[in-house]
Amino acid sequence: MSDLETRQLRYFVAVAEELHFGRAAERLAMAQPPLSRAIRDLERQLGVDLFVRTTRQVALTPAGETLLIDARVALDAVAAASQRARRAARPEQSLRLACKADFDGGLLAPILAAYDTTPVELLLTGPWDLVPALHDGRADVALLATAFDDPTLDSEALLTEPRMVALPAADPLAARTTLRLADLTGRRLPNGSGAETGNLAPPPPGSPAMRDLSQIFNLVETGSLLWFLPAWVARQFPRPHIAYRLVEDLPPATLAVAWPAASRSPAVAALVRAAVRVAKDAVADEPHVSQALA
Amino acid sequence: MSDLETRQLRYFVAVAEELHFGRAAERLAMAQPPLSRAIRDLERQLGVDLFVRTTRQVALTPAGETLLIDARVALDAVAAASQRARRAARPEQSLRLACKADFDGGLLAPILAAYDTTPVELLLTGPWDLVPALHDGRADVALLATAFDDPTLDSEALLTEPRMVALPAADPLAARTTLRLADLTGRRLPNGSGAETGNLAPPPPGSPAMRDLSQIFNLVETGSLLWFLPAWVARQFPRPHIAYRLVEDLPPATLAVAWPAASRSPAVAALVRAAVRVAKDAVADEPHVSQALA
DNA sequence: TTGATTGATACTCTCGAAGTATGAGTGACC
DNA sequence: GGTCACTCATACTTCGAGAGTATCAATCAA
Repeated sequence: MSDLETRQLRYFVAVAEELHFGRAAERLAMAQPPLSRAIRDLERQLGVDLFVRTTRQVALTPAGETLLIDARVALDAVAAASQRARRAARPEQSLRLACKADFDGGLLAPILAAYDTTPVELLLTGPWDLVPALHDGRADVALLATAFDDPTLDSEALLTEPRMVALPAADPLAARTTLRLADLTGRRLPNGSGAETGNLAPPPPGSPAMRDLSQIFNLVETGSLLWFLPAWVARQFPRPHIAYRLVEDLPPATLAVAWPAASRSPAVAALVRAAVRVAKDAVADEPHVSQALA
Repeated sequence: MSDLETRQLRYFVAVAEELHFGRAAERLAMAQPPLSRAIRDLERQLGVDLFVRTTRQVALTPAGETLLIDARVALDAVAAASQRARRAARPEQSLRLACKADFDGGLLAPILAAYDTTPVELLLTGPWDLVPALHDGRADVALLATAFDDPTLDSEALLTEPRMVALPAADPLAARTTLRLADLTGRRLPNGSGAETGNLAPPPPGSPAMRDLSQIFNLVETGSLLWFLPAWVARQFPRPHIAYRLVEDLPPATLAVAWPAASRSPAVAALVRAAVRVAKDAVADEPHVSQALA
């Protein structure tokens, strides 16, 4: 009946994600027995079984599944509370803009130039971390490729452009002006099919960290990788030995600004307006490439 | 740097709401010194002053103000997590519908009749508790008079009708067909001006608990109180010694269904559809009184 | 059958949170 | 202006929840 503590939720999330008490305990930097007890106590307290354990396997019950979702939300809310309180105390109210490096479509600089209301602090992260950063208060606003449906976030589309594939300039396929996914079968493609727009899932744990575009471009140039990217990124990085070709059957990608729907910050609103204005101008300058959404 | 515990947030909210360590401690059923220490430790942990204390007065700093908002959200999220986990374990998935008693506009019964997908559990509360109930997981969906702007809730309007005043039938004003607020000056009005639509604030602590309409009607009949109410409520409770008269300069009231925007429950969606359908039918039956919003 | 793996139990210990007693600063009132 | 009431902070003590260690028990694989 009594309230849950965030500690209990953190423990639960760790176990629910690892599905293994030992590894979860390790991740939490604690011993396994107290973790087992904490979970047992949590289940007693809720009056609900969260895991089905055999001595060899741990699985989530339906109640556990729903708690995992809600617990993440709650932990984010707690983190956001402390983050924002810390920040509110600082007199220089800088706006924190999260963005995946190199994926801003060349809009970042003009947006910042157009927005001089408050100092802007940049948070450059992997694309999968942009939405969490908005949730837990690390960022006030983010620039991202939309592939999300999150009622707690509002967003405004800036650009919608087709997706392209980066090829070695010498590749036979580079002779064509447009390609289809079927033309690429057998090539080494990034993460799965590359059909996903936003790359919102974290990278597979052991995967080589492809930090920035220059690494990727090197791999593409040597022919050891194909890479999908929105047209606005391709436009921004012309490279002599790389050809960008439109992929007809990939859905177009949309670049958007997003912010917590609960945000009442005038600074955020101003930055969003600046971003929309800059995007419109950019589209007006290059009507042959870009297509605006209001 | 380490994570906040909900205990700390509960303590903080208590002090922030009472602005008095002694009373807050009493409310938390604990002694005052540990509470003072806990708040001090919280401030140290955040590296931020939350309160300005003199020995005679306690006030929130700007950081404290923002933390109060975020802490309430976070505590609600934690409560919702535990509520929903508890409920997910129950095999009979009943939908919980929150509603202020007697304010359903006669729609409650037909809605429940039209919606036979899942058993419905009714949660009857004061109007100020409907939105919190949606937030903390006590209810899945609510029927309420809209006067809220909450990005975490979605809603669908059912009825929009003018607001009326309940008078003794013998009152001279009852001779008129419509009134204006100015006609009522000097009378004893409910909570402030009665101009507020939704009554989303909790009642003043010491106020007589006007639990249900029959009590109110008694007071109105004896001429000791005037009462404002939406037309749909007046229509539902014809009483011989009470006259309802339209108040021209009160904004109309809207009855709506609302639910957490994050809800993906098909049961909620089905109930909302049923409610909208029932409301439409009701409006069609009484076109002279009601005015639908799509 | 045996060994490896993995979660649960028993027991102990420690640190942090709560209580009590008291101090100290501030405003009110005579 | 001195005294009192009020209120938050500090000092010290107590106690229990949570963490650690050692070990058991159950399951699966060979």
